[in-house]
Amino acid sequence: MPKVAGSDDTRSRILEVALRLFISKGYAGTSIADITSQLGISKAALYHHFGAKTEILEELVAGPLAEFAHLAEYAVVQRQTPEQVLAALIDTTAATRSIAAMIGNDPSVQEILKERAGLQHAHDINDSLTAVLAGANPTVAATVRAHAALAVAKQGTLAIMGTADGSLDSARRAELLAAALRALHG
Amino acid sequence: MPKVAGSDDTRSRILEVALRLFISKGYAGTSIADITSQLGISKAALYHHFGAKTEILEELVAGPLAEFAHLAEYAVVQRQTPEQVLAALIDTTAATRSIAAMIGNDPSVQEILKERAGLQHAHDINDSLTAVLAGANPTVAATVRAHAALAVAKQGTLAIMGTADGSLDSARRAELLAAALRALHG
DNA sequence: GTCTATATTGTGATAGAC
DNA sequence: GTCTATCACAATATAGAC
Repeated sequence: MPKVAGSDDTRSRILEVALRLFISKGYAGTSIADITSQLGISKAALYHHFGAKTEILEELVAGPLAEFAHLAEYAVVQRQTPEQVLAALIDTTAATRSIAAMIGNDPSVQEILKERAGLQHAHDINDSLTAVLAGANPTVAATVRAHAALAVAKQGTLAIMGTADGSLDSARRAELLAAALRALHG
Repeated sequence: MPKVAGSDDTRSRILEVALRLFISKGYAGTSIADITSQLGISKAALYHHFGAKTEILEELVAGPLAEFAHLAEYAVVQRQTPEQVLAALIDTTAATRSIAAMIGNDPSVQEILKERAGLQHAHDINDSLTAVLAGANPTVAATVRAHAALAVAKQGTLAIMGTADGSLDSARRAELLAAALRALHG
């Protein structure tokens, strides 16, 4: 009998609670004790599942970070249109919203991601996407518009999902994508 | 003979170094020892100038936070046009860029600002501006566009200033404002 | 897999001399 | 105003029993 996909085992619950706390108090501002006390387990129990605090973060971040890296590489290699790039960015951001916010905002998270082996940092991904959106031989104006469109797709998505029910239905998604494209083009 | 306006006295240098570290490692991820070791002074010396770590943060944040609060209130009371609101937001963000980034990004900073007396948190300010930009009786679409325009004005400004020379000249400013307005209107 | 207990280091903050 | 020395406690992480 396979495990329930949800989140019943301790390891999954640790990740769940840790993410929630990392979002609200920041990674550096969250202690192991904060996590374990919310779960009602001991610190030693947590350390049975994770060898270090950073490992919790890295496990949370690995999937979404790979998705964004893939998205950026795909955009370049496939010479995707701006609409395709921005739509993919909106969807990936929406699908990984808490973690995307953590990666994009929390400085203590960015510091850890910077000084580790696996390449493709959040910063590089951003640069790739900006370059794609600005086109070949980009003017200053085109670069500014690229940054503007990226801001809509990333922060706009997070801002909308942070209000009300926190969902991005198809109407909102379409409206947001249109706004990003308007920011990009004249 | 008045003090040199720059930053020669210890107190100013503490603020300077603290801000740089808060930006790169986060507030919670920066220790008092981090700050004092970069300055070549003792921890006790720092505590002669500031009573607590939070006081350093609050002094850094007070001015810019008041500016943003003023901006939001002014926008509502004066019934400013979207162009005026977005231009003011771009300019204030540019003028306070490091600190604006810290307030808008670092979760440990937001947590501290949330649980303190002085009203007008970053969150409330954002809500006010969204409401102004979305207009009276806002539709869902208008709200999405308001968030998009705000994203351009805030994160777009920071993104542009984070590249190259880090300045926002008048050409870039005009281009960014135009992009924000396009995101807002059809 | 989980616990209690503890080692060890880091952290914010203070005492008191100069 | 700055220092050395230190306190009290919180932090990450481990040992070893169950």
